[in-house]
Amino acid sequence: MANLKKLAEHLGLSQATVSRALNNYSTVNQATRDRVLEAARRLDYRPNSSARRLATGRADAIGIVLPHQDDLLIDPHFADFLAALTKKLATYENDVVLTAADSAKTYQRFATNRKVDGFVISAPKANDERISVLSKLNFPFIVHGRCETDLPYGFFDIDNEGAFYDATKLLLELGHERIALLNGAPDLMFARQRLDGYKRALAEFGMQANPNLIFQNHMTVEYGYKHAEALLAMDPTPTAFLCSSTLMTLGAQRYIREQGLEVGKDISIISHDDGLSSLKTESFSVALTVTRSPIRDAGSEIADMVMKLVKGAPIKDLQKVVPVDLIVRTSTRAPKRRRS
Amino acid sequence: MANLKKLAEHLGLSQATVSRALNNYSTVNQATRDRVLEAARRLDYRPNSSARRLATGRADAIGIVLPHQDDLLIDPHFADFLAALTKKLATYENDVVLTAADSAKTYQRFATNRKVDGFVISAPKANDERISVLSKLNFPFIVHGRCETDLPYGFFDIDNEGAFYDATKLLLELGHERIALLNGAPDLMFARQRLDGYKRALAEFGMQANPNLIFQNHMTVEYGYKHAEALLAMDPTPTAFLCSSTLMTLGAQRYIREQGLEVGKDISIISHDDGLSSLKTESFSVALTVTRSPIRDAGSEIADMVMKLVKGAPIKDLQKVVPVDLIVRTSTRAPKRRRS
DNA sequence: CGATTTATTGAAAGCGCTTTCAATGATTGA
DNA sequence: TCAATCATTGAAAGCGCTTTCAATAAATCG
Repeated sequence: MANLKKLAEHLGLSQATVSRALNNYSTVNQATRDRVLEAARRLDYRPNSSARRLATGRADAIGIVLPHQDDLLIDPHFADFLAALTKKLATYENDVVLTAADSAKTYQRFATNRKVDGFVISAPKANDERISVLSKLNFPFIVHGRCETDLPYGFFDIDNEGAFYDATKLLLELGHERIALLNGAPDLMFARQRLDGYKRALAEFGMQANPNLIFQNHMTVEYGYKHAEALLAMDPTPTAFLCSSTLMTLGAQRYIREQGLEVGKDISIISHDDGLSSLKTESFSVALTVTRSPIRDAGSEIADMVMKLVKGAPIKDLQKVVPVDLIVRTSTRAPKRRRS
Repeated sequence: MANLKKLAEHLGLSQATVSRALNNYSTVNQATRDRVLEAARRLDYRPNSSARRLATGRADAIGIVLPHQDDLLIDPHFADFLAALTKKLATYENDVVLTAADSAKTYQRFATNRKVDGFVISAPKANDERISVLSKLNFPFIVHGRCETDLPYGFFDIDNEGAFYDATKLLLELGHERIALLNGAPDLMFARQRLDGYKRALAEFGMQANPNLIFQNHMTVEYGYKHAEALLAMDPTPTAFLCSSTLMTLGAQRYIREQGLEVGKDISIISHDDGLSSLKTESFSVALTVTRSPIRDAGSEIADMVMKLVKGAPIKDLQKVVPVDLIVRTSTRAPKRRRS
């Protein structure tokens, strides 16, 4: 176990010089730096990170807390996001520290503990306690999504409202009048934004959202199936589905087909596509019309943002909303005529 | 920012006593301990974890490395596993440190860095470099799965071989003769084990595996669909599918149905079911016969094991293989007669 | 009641690094 | 040539905690 002291003794130098050489300080002579680097490699020296952290005050790590109560983050969306975040942070030599907790207290503990330099907050709710807690501590964090708060905070979000407005509008223009919304859990901001977009488009067409056509729940294959079942049992049935996730779409599609109906012909579908690596929309049997925004891009982007934040960039420069593409394929078509 | 020193001064005690009181040492007077605890709460004191780590040598964290090159771990299986692991570790006040890397070097760096106290190794390959590297360093780790090595190591695994033996045997006993295997990537041990079980059952029935019926690939919906497509294009077609994941099954099932065939009637399916929270088999339209073992259980179990390991338990006590249930439902039936 | 435990506390030495500040020798300038 | 500057290095003080060892006061015992 080589440490700085041994390395310094071995080289006949002071710890200070060795440390400087290792950390690329300009004030150290090129020849000695080379010597130090060479010796460090030979002795396989690696600085103890706790010691370095204690001395510098940096943890070189970003925290993510899994909410204990619900399983929202234990889904494929989160896996993709987390993987991208982790990979990008690795390029900054930063790690992700993961923990599970019931409450915002854990954020507080981690922050005052200095276990991490900052947080990434996923799946924010409207008035997310985590944001107020961390703001009060003046501790860096980036939100994946946005919330309803007057506190300034950094965020990365996609234009959920716009995406679902566009999608709904497309369906309306095709002549659909009964458009079902299979959305995520209603307390989550992204679901709320999508609902808003949906409503705005309807309103523009002089229509009002029909609560019976709106389901807001965990975005699983299971719920997709169940909701489709409930929707197709209605009379008249909706002519189009707007889904918040390809997982839901998968379930819904299965039920639709089981009923002998055809997606794109009998029922139009637009799905939001997070570009999940385990579920490519390219391979859906019917080419899906989607609002597309790879969640991995968000992970990568947020990694950059949180790094900037902990390095002192102002919050105002760390607020980003990106537009979402609407990709029209063959799962959307004008509704079949039916007399009402 | 309260630290030990301030807290001690505030109390008129030495840092030593305060530290002892906070860490439940028995040698400290009950009255003073109460005083200390009370003051700590009031001042919202939280020990700096870097300092504590430096002093104790423990990191109170377990490492997980995402392989950079492939996306194997970025899938729902891993998400479930990771969530369960994280939650269980949290009960030990341990965190998960996540990073991404190309090679086994990262493990080495983390180990000598003392960033973590141990590792969990996922998706092991036959001769997994990570195991030899960590063994050489004498650094604690638990493998989720097993490998082919003579080095002693702790592991938690399910009986993949037995599960697929049982599943294959069931199909054979029903009279199936052309059984396709939709397996995971062939370099992964679990896929190999499942292939072995499949072959053993066939051998027992005097049959040999037909390589044309075996697909080994990432376990995605996409590949399930593609493989089913390839299989149903054969003549004669297989009468049963054995799938390594419900994701693949989902894809395969979709193709089957698109062809106007019926699962359970025209084609039997047995799927391995990891109990993914985003894809419950209970909600499959056809009740799936499955070999079932929730991957979350593995995560939880491994958390316990790795904690024991870092606390000094011998490796021999940390080697566990659990049996897998075969749950027979309606997706398996005797094959339709067809003259060959 | 003096000697010996026992209970409780404090002083201080690390843990292994970074970083300030001072010191040295070499170099430059007038 | 002497003072001033520069480049390079080292000594040492932390960072905030744990833990050993010694010290004290109280309690126990014969």
